[in-house]
Amino acid sequence: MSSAMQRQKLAAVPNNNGSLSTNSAIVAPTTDTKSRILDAAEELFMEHGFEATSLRLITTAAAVNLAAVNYHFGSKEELFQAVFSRRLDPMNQQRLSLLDEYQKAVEPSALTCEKIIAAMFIPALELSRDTDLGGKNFLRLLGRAYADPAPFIREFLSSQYAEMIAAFRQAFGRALPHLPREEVSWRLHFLMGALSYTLAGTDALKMIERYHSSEVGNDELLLSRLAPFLAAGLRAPPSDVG
Amino acid sequence: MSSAMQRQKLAAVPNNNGSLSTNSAIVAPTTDTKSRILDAAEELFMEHGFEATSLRLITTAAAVNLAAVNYHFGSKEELFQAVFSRRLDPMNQQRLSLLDEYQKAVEPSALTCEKIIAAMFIPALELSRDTDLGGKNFLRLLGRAYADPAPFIREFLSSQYAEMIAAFRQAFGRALPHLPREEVSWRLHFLMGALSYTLAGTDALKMIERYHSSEVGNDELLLSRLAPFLAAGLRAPPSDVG
DNA sequence: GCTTGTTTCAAACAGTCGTTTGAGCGAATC
DNA sequence: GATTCGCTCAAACGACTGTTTGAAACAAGC
Repeated sequence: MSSAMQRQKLAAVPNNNGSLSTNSAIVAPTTDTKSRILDAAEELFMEHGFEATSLRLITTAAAVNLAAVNYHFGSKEELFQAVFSRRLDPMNQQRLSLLDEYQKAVEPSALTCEKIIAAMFIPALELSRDTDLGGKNFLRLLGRAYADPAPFIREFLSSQYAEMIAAFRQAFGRALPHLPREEVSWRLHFLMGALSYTLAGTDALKMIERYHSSEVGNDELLLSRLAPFLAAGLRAPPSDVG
Repeated sequence: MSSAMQRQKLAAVPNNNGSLSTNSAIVAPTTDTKSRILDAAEELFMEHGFEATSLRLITTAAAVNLAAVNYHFGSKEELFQAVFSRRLDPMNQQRLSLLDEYQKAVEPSALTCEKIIAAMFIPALELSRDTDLGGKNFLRLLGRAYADPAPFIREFLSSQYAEMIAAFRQAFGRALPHLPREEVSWRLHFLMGALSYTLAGTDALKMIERYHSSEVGNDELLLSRLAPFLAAGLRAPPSDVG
């Protein structure tokens, strides 16, 4: 279904790839070129990493022309960022509004750690569940990007995360008033580590699939494992090194 | 000591770069060609990742000929594995013997979580401290390798880690007898996540350097932050999902 | 019907990549 | 002294990289 198909159909019918028969009507359009590139890139970046994934691999999988990437996105790096923005932006915004919603429900008291953790996790888990496809791909890709050395990736991610991290740091600070601010930062850091490692690794998925069928949603299961662990760690007495 | 040293110098004296004056005597030998490649590769793989680091970059930094890599190591992949084996092998063995030593000191009772965690961390921290150079490089490289998609990396690492992980899983199982075995596995997984993320990230180093001068060894400081967090998480009541 | 603007396409660009080759050096063995 | 062996070196191999180009196909505006 490679480039043959593309052209073939523009003759007869549908098609979005720039061509369309005079009958502009009903045809179910396969997704447009830009989305097809994003989908293919998401999966392949996840599978092979940024450097090891060539544009030719992506464009072949997406059944579009090689030049389409540079035409629509400008460069390979910008394509990579577009892959992230598409999902990361909404997810982090959802996290913020969920945190806000929880907070308003218990005002004026502070949230529990478990509730804050849930506000971080649930949007990520929803992304991995309900999206038709690409959700789980994306979370693994995200987890791996945390550890990627490429400067443009690190800068992009930290700018995308800055606002969300700040809000959650503040929330944890309120939930743990006895803890020095600096200690809160450290523990948030450890929390992010356990989270991203869990989302990125194949190991976690293997464990899930080994021990359980799909009776309980794997996502809720994962959260129910991780949340007590992290909440207990967050609530630990402060270290004596001050 | 791998095959490098072996041969190295049954010859007269130093020099490694193939040439040596007839005076075989005193010359201060710059390190082996093989070691120079390993050192340069360790630093550059850490900095740019596996795919993005070319052999030409490595051999230039090491001041050796391009073909030397394929001559001494066979391929780029084998070089990468050699970089890991050089430090990971001893470190994991040290972890095992430290765990054993601690265990013998408290026999027949079980170790505390803190003690087991210390047995995992101290060898890593020592590696990052006392090695003349490359220690910190290596830990960051290691943390990143955990999240690398390349199959040969994942297989290599999991084979290198299998024995150590099994031993520590058993130790944690003894320390937490009330916890289902499966829950122990999960929590060990989360622990590895927080650890590797902390070691890999530039973020952790930045936090250390921002808040503290070097009065307390940064490594002990890091451990004193991480250990209470993880120990509390490990000891948390089991989740109800069973 | 002609032009305008957008998108697709095949082909080529200028490099870089990991690896191989064969000549050549110095020291050890016979 | 000739041969062998370990090692280094410059040069080349073919394959693959991200990006650019100019022509062509198409829809829409006039």
